[in-house]
Amino acid sequence: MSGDSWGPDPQAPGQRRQRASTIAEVARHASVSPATVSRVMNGRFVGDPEVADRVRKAATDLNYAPSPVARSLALGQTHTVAFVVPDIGNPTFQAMLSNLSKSAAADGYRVLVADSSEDPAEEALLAVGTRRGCDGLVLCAPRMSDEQLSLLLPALRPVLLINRSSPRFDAPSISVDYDMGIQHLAEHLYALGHRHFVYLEGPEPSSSNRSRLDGLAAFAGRVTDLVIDRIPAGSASADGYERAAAVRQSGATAALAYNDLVAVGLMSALAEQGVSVPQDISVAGFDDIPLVRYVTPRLTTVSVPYGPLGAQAWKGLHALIKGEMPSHNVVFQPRLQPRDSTAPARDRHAICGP
Amino acid sequence: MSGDSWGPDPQAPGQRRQRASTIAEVARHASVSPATVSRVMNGRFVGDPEVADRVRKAATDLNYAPSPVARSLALGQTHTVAFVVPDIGNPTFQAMLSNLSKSAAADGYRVLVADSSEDPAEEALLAVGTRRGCDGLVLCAPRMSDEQLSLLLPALRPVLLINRSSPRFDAPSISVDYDMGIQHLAEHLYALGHRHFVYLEGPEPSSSNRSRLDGLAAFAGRVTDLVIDRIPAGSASADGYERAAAVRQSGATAALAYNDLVAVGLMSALAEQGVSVPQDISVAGFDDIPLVRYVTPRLTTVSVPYGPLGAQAWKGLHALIKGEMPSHNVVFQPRLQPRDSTAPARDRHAICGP
DNA sequence: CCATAGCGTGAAAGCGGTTTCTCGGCGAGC
DNA sequence: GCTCGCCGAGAAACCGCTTTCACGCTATGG
Repeated sequence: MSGDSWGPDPQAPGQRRQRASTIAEVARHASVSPATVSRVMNGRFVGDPEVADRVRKAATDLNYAPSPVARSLALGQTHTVAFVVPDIGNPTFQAMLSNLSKSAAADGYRVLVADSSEDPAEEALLAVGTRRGCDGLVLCAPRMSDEQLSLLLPALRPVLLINRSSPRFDAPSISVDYDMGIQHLAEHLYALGHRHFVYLEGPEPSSSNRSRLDGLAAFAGRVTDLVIDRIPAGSASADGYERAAAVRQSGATAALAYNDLVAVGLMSALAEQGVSVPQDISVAGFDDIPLVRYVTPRLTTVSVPYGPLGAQAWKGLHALIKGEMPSHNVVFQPRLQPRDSTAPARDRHAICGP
Repeated sequence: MSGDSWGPDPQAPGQRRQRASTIAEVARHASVSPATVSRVMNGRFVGDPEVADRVRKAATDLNYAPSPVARSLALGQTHTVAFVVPDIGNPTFQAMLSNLSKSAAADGYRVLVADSSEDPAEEALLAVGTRRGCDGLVLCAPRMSDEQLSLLLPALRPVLLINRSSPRFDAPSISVDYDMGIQHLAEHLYALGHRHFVYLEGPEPSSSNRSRLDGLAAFAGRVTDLVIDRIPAGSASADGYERAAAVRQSGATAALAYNDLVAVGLMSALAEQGVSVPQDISVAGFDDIPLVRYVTPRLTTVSVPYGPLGAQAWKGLHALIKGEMPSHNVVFQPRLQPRDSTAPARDRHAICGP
């Protein structure tokens, strides 16, 4: 039997990590004080360049890198922010996260993700729990009540809100004007001659669903000959898929889905049932996620710039962290993206012209 | 002029955060030592229950919560892990991230995301940079050379590799058997009578693209009458969209795309050009992302369990962190998901039967 | 030639916890 | 009744780095 191996190698198969060297070791190695090492490492060193070189050499020799945790404690900042969302699985958050993370990285910050699993109670706990241990929060909490959010904010600062802009809130926000967005869409369908819409609602308590309803109501108020049905649905493709029968029964000539996922699900079921889009019925989505310009028929939707929104979120939060004035609220305007899933309404009553 | 307000309110509009109370304050408040407070907060306290109560009361009175950073320094662990990926924008990583994050949260860990922007050089830097300041890494670095990865590994431990299983690597890995996956798909198409495939390649240097090529080669070796063309493409829908002409020119009766995104892009262009799927040509994807069961025609693909993979990644990394034996490598087997975008080949040479 | 300003560097005090070690006080055993 | 041991709680060291403050040294001005 060779060597001292017995059962699990005491130096557990490659999983033992050599302890990182400390600033004190570097200092000793370079015959200077830890203070000097610190200064050199942070570029605050003024003085004999020979000393600086010695320190740098010692540092590379010992493979030294300052402990971020220790720095955080001493500096009082972690260079980390958290992104709190109801569901990371949602493509819209992913687009935001992607850009948020890249923008933050460009400024030397890292981002922590926290998923509240769509649970309003969890949202609050998670937010305050996550807040400790990072320098700021990008908070997307669509389910939380205004009341509770107001109470929570002071403990969360610096914090930037997503889609919760209200004068009541003492924090900057970035939001999407869903209300106007869906009005553009309604306008588009109305102009195509549609007079009977059906709206597939999103998650009941979500603020972005309410905005869409508000927009629809506003539009309905501006015209006299429009009826809008509502079908409770959800935010996933399956929700749209399962509502196909209800949509057909509604007799509407145009279906507006809460989002693209739901729209695609609906179109899928309609296709299976031999209903053709847009000839028999027009379908529209919301968000303009990357894939929907490639589905057949190409989906008419409302484009929401989630990527830029994520980048802007970082800009705002970064400013806040640097102690600058809270940035002004910004509202992103969605843009109508007409494609092939919407078409002029067939007039059900005037089959053969005047 | 009332008060001392001048210009910007010194207590900047709600952005000033009251300093959190420290353990020392709680100790003073409860007339005990910091040590005792620490013990009470961590449940290690044995002794007069009246003292414990006093401490707890003081803690809630002062709204005390221990500083995670200070704890991290003292304890030597951060309860944070990082997920390093080439592109968070990719739906497959998002599915993993979502489950990874939830699993980790269940064990009291948080996850940090780091996006290397598909840059191999960046991958290395980012990995070691991110590694400091957290307790472990889930690393997905498909572009990095075996050589470099080997060298990097010791500095990264504990680390769990995604899709980089090799005996050379001294770290556990979780991977997807893309090789077998695409063989199942090839088998399926071959059984449908297809004898001429075209494969839309993914990113050149990526290991998962190589695995698919290997699988294709292996399958081609098992039959004699199969020809497989290759078209360099990429991993985005646009890549598939733009290769439609090339696909048609190839004369192949079945197209295998690197992933679902590419497949959907391809189908979109084909539809626009009046080529019908699957009648004129069969198209297959890879990954089975949520949306593709809803596109028309429903996409035949290979289902990869990215969600469970993320959860498993946490299990493995957690074990490593707890100092347990490196878990065995695990390989997830993709499953063929036949849908409507593939159909029997039209025999180009035998128009009217035997 | 001496007082003084200025410069380079080190000693030490935090940052906010955890943990070991120590010590005083009390009950039990002889 | 005195010692031994145990138990409850505090003092202090420590985690690794930053930063203020102080100190000794050299150049300058009167």
